[in-house]
Amino acid sequence: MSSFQSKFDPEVWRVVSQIKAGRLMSYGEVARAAGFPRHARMVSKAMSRADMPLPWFRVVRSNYSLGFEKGTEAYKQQSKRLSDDGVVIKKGKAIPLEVNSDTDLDELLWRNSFI
DNA sequence: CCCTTGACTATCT
DNA sequence: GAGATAGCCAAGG
Repeated sequence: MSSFQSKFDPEVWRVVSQIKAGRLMSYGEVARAAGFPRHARMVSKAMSRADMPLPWFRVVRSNYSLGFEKGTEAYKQQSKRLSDDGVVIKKGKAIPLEVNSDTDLDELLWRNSFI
């Protein structure tokens, strides 16, 4: 295991394991929270290397679409796990529980675009 | 060393 | 809003 992975992976696993049901984080947010800004693309790799079960399905893209291509098995898996959390997927976007209406989602996306 | 590949992201058309 | 484009950065060939 590379030196980078030995430092990066555990931090990613820690952050992801703390995402509560119904909440979502983007790859970039996880990377930042783990202390590795600009490492969004590494987050998925770190998760796939996890030696413990992780709520990986709560990590989505910055625009709230799922991490996998629509139609793939992985996409279906992620949708199912999210719906078990009560997260609805509308127009390809995963809506976290804190958001209840379309206007709230627009508001959330708008707010995110300015932070 | 150079090139390609990603479960990515921001910023244009 | 869907594409294209350009950054991003570790890994692997």
